[in-house]
Amino acid sequence: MGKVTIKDVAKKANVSVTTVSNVINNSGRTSPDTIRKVKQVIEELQFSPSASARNLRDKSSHLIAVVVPFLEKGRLQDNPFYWQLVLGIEEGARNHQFHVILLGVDEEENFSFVSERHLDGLIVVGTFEGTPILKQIQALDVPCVFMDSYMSEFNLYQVLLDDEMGGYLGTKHLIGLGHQRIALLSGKLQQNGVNYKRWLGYRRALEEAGLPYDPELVREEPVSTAGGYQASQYITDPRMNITAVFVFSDVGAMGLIKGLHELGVHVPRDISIVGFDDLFYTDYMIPSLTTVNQDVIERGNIAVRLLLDQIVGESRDDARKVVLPVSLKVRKSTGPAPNVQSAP
Amino acid sequence: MGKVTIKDVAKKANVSVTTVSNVINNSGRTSPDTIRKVKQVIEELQFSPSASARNLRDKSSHLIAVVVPFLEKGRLQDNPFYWQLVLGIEEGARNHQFHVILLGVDEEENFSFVSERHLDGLIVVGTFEGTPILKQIQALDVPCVFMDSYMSEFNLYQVLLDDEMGGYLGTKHLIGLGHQRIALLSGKLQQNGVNYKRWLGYRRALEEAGLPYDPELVREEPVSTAGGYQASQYITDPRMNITAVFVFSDVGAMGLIKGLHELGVHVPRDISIVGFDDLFYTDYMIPSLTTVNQDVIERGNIAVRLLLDQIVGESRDDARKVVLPVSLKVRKSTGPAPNVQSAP
DNA sequence: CTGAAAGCGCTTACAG
DNA sequence: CTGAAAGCGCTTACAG
Repeated sequence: MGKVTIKDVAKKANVSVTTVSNVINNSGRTSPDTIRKVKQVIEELQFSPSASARNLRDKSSHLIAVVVPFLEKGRLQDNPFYWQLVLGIEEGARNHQFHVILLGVDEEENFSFVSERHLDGLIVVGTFEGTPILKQIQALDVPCVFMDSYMSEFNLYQVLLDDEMGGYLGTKHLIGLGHQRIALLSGKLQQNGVNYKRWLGYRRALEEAGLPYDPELVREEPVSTAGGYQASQYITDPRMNITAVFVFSDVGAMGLIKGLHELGVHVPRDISIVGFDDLFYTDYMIPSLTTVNQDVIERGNIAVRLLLDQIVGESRDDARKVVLPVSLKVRKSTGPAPNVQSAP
Repeated sequence: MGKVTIKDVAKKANVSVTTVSNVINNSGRTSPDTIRKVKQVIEELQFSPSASARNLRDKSSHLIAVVVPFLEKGRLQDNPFYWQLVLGIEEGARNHQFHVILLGVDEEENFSFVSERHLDGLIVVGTFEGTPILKQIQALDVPCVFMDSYMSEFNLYQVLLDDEMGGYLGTKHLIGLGHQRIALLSGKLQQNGVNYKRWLGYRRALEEAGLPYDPELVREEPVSTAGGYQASQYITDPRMNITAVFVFSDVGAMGLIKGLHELGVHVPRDISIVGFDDLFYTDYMIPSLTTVNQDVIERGNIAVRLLLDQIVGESRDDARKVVLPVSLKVRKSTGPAPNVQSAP
């Protein structure tokens, strides 16, 4: 029975393919009667136009790709954060009649698929400045939006979080509870990177409270579940006098709490913990996790909008970066600093 | 500078487009010299053939879609399980030069995009028997593989888990610890569905141990994080005498443990919990979760292979269903039944 | 308001 | 071993 084409429709409706095409795209001038007839035949024949043929003509595919670089093994597998991000992107794209290709790439990837498939745009998730992948992407000259990435170049399109504020809020919360020795599990502090911004917020909160900044309290090891777990050793070093830890990811915070638990350290009685992301399960951790909330799905939606702005050509140069607000979700993993508690 | 086409290559290499095409697809007979020359020009011009043009000719897109039905709100957002599944699929597809479109669909979706884009195949994740979506997909007549779905029709391609064994292993483990009143948070027990199979395993283990089957112990409410949490009420009903719970998802188990914790019930001292999936974070829960392990990434890989078998036409009818093994990961959420413990 | 025709970039018989 | 030509299914000037 083979695919039905525009020709079949034209024949059955007794019109030209031009007219059928016009009806489909409601372009040109067509009489209401003809439109009705053609539409009916389209319905009868269950005709739907071939995307390949259109792409070939239009040099556009209505296809965007979510590019997920596999930089560190396991980094992406581990974090459910990305699933939500991708769902948000898919949702946004669908609302605009775009489809999204999901693509894992490694260092040696060549991006020929972009021109081969006439991709209309790319959303790049979780990459770093200065990686070969980034250079390749930039050479591509295709609309692009970066998410959860570490880009300082100011002319790139990005959907960001108010990371500085996140760092500030979490730290301020802890200070308000009387904590003075607040450790940071920050991940790599790359200039202008996400973690760097959060770190700035941390410093601002300290300064505002008149507390000294001690670089010894900051750990730049990458924060995965396992990383957080291992950090428990360092955190409980008695010479450090740490009473609170701000971990820049919820998965890291979960690992840390587990590690502390095994060392017999009670959260929050002995040590308070703040996370970052507000993953779906943080409310179900024991204790439930105080963390910095972000709307991940919304982020995905906005990334698509930003990409489509470029594709459709309405590049509003004033809004290359969209910064989303954060808020602090206070739960049970934070409490008064031990010395304060025993004061009265 | 516009896209470079096969014509440009032909001209620069002083050959016909036919020859260039032959070199690209190494079809036909071409002299080694010509091949070398053409390849060099391709390199120089950075030529990569247009997928749209190819698709138009070949009626094939080298594109498959992962279809994710939004049946219950939140069901998919919640479970990081799907992220791993999709990563496995992507990885498998990439290894075979296919790209994958990620697509959320709701009840009213029409699947015209399949023919429009000449999709080569579909992987359908997490759907149920008898849904309108399923009917539509089956009417499509496109290669298809179902995952994490509830299909009894025996002629469908599916990647399954040895669910019966999973149910058996978890239950047997609990029985071995002296538990006799073992509750099930099973989700819907649809005939031949995933949960049904697990339930069969549960029954087999009971029978083998000479324990009675009590339908009152089985709860069919859907098991999400919140669902597990709420179930804590029922589980602790003193009339039930429950000392262990088998939850058919890790997210549900997490919710339940949280709920029990808030009721002052200690896991595993008072109640033992077994989960299902072995999500990445189960080792970091407090207590760490005893659960049924499955290799999700591998499942994705196999789904792609099964799909490609159909697409390439090597349908080996003997293997429409691939059943993957499960194993039990014993951790700290299970322990001796209270009465046994106090026996000696 | 409607239609004939060119062209998008490929591949594949077919001829030589 | 190589090339001219048809055709995949659309859309868009262009002419009427």
